[in-house]
Amino acid sequence: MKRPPKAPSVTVSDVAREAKVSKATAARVLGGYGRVSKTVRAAVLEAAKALDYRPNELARSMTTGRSGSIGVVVGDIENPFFSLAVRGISDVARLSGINVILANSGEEVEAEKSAIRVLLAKQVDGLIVTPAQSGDIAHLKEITCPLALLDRALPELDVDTVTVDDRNAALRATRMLTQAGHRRIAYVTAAVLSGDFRGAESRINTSTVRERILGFLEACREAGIEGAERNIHFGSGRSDSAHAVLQRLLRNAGRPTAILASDSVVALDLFKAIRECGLSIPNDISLITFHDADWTSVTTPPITVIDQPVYVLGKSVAELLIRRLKGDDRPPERIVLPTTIIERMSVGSRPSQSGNRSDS
Amino acid sequence: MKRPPKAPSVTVSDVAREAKVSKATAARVLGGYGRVSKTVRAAVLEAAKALDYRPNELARSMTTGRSGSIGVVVGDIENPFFSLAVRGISDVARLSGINVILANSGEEVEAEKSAIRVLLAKQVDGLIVTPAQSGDIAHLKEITCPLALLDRALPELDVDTVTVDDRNAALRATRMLTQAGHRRIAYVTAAVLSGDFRGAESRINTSTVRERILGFLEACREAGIEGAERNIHFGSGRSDSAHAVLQRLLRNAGRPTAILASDSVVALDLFKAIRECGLSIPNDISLITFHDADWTSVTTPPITVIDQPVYVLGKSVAELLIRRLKGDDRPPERIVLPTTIIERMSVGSRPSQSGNRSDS
DNA sequence: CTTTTTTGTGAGACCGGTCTCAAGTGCGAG
DNA sequence: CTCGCACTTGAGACCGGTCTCACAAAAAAG
Repeated sequence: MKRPPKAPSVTVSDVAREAKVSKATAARVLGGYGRVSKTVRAAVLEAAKALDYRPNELARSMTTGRSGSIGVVVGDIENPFFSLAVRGISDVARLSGINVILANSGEEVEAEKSAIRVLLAKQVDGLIVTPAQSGDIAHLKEITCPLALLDRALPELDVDTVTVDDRNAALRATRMLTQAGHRRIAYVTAAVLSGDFRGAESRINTSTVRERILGFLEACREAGIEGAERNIHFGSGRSDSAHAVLQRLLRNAGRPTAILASDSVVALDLFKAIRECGLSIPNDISLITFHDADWTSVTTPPITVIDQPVYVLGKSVAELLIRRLKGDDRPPERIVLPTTIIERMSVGSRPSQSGNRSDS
Repeated sequence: MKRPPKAPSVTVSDVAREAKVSKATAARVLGGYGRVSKTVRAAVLEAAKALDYRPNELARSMTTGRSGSIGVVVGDIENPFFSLAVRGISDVARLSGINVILANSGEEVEAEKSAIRVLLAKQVDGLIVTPAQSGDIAHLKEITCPLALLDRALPELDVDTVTVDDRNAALRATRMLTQAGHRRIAYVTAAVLSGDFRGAESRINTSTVRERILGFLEACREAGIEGAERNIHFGSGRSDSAHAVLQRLLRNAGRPTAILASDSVVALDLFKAIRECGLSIPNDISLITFHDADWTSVTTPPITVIDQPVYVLGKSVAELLIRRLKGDDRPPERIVLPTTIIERMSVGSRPSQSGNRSDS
C-alpha cells in the first residue's frame, strides 16, 4: 500500500459546479436518464467538455448493480480453438457494449474455481465457462448470475449451453475409417482420466470427451471391432513425455492403422511423431482430427478433419448469455451445432503389410 | 432499464451485525487491514462464513482507486501471434492477482480509441496496447495510467515497450535470400499503407512494419539490388481480394523468386497461393516468414522462419507494466528481444529457368 | 502510582455515481 | 383569476466498501 497516486479525476459534482446546477441535474444529463431542459443540458455538456469529464464506470456499476462486463473462463487461449471462440465472444460482446474479462484455467479445476471467484467478486454480469471437469462442478452450481457453457455440456446444470454434435461427428469419422477397412483404430485425446478407461463413461471428465468416445465406440461396435476401449489414449497434452508415449504407440508392432485425434494440438503432435517414426500418411496410417486448424490443409498429405463451427460456437454462447442479461428468461437453451467432415487425403485403406489381425 | 434483479448480497454491515461488532471492525478483518484482536477477528470470520460473505471488489476499487485489472488491446486474438502473447500476459497477471480485460482493435485506430476509452472508464490500473497506427496516437498520449507497448514501438511515446529486433531479423532473413542468389525478392505484409510506398518510411503505420522494411531494403542494397521498394506489397490481410492479388503476383512473368512474409497468416495464404499456381517451394520460389507458427514445421517442405519469442514478449510487457503498477518509477524501458532464424527447407537457390534478370 | 504509549473499537465521512422525493415553475383549462 | 398538472430542478440518501479520527482500555514507562 503506497500512497495512492490518486489522479484527481473530474466528477459529476465538478461539472455541476462549473455549470452552476445541482449535482443531481448534472448527473442526469451526464448519465442520460431523467428529464432535463435543453438549455441546462447544453450548459452541462459544455462544462463537461471544458473540464474533460470522463465518467467512472466503477461508480456507476456500484449503484446500478451491473458492471457491463462478462467473465470468460477457457482452458487455454493459446489453443487456436479457444482463441477463435473467444474472438466470436468478444465480437458479440462489443456490439452490446460489454467487456470481456478473460481467464485461463489451464484445464485445472482449482484454477477455474479461483478464476470464477475473482470474476464474481468483480461483479461480472455473466459468465461463460468451459468447465474443466464435469465431476467437480459445485462451484458452478453456486453461481447466481447468468452462466453459459461453451463447448462442454453439463447434464446436471440446466443453463444455456452451446456445443457441437461431438458424438455424431466421432461416429461418422470413425465410420469413415472402419469403412476403409481399418480395425485397429485409436482415439487420442489430451484429456486426462483418473485411472484407466474401462468403459466407465461416468469417470470421463468432460462431456465433449465422453460424447466423442461414445461415438467412437459405437462405430467400432458397428464394425464388429471388439475391445476398442483399449485403444483410447488419454493425457496426450503437449509435453515431451506425452510425445514419447505417442512414439511408443507408433513403434509398437500392433500399432493402430488409423487414428482419430481429439484436437488440432494433439493431431499436430501426432503428425510429427508419425513422421519421426518413418511412417507415412495415409499408406501406413490414416489420420482424422477434430478442428479444421489452419495447418491441416497445407501438410502433405492434407489432413481430413472434422470441421467445427468454432467462431459461431463463441458467437452463439455470447448471444445466449447477453440475451439473458437483458432480462430474457425463457428456459435455458442447449444448442448443438452441426459439424462437417472435410475429406482431404489422410485416410487410406488398411495397409496390407500389417494385416495381422488382432481381433474378429 | 428493467428492474434490477438485485441479488441481495451480504455486506460488511451484515457481517458486523451478525458478529455484534461495528461495521468498521468487521471491515478491518474482512479487508485485512488495521489491527484487530484475535477474539474479535475469529468472531467476524465465523459470522462471515455463516453468512457466506463475498467481498464486492467494485466497492473496494471505488475507494482504493485501484481496480486490480489491466486492459489489453491487441489487433486480433485469433492470430496465433497475439493469442500466444496474451497467454504470456495473463499468466504473469494471474501471478499478481490481476485480471485481464481483453479488447480487439481489429487493427483499426477508431476501434482502438473506443476500446481504450471504455477500459479507462472501467478504471483499469494499466494498459497494454499494440498500437494499430503510429500516425494517430493522440489518444495514447493522453493516457494517464501506466501504459506499455507490445510488439510495436512508438518513438514519440516514452513508455515501457517490448519489441523484437525486427529490423535485424528482416536483414538477416533477406540476406539469406540474396546469398542464395535471389534478386527479385518480395516483402509481403498485411499492414496497409495510405497510398503507395515511395521510400516514405514516415508514412508506414507501425514501427514493426517500418523496421522490417528497413532491414529488408538494407539487405537488398547490400546485394546491389535496385528498386527493391517496388517489391513491397501491403494489404495482404485475410480476404479473397488479397488472395487474388497474391495469385496475380505469382502468375506474373517477372514474379519474385523469393518472398519474405511478415506474419504466419500472410505466409499461409502465400503458401496456398503458391501451390494453387502450380509453383514449388523452394524450386520455383523461396519463402521465409516471421513467426514460427505450428504449421510451418509440418508442410512439405517445412518453412524457414524467423522465430520470435512471442510468449516472452507478452510475459515481459506484463512484468514491466505490473512493476510500474507497484510503484516502481524508474525511467521507461525499451526491451528489444532477439529473434533467431530457424532454417528449414523453403529456401533454395535462384531458379535458373526464370533467370531473366530485371536488374543490375 | 501516575504518566505516556500502545492497542482495539466505534462513529461517521468519503469515493463517484444513481435515484427518490419534494418543491418550484409555467401553462392551459375551467 | 384560480386550480391542476406536467415539467424541471435541487437536496440528500444510498451502493459497499475504505479510512480517518476520537476515545477507551490496557500495557509500558517513569
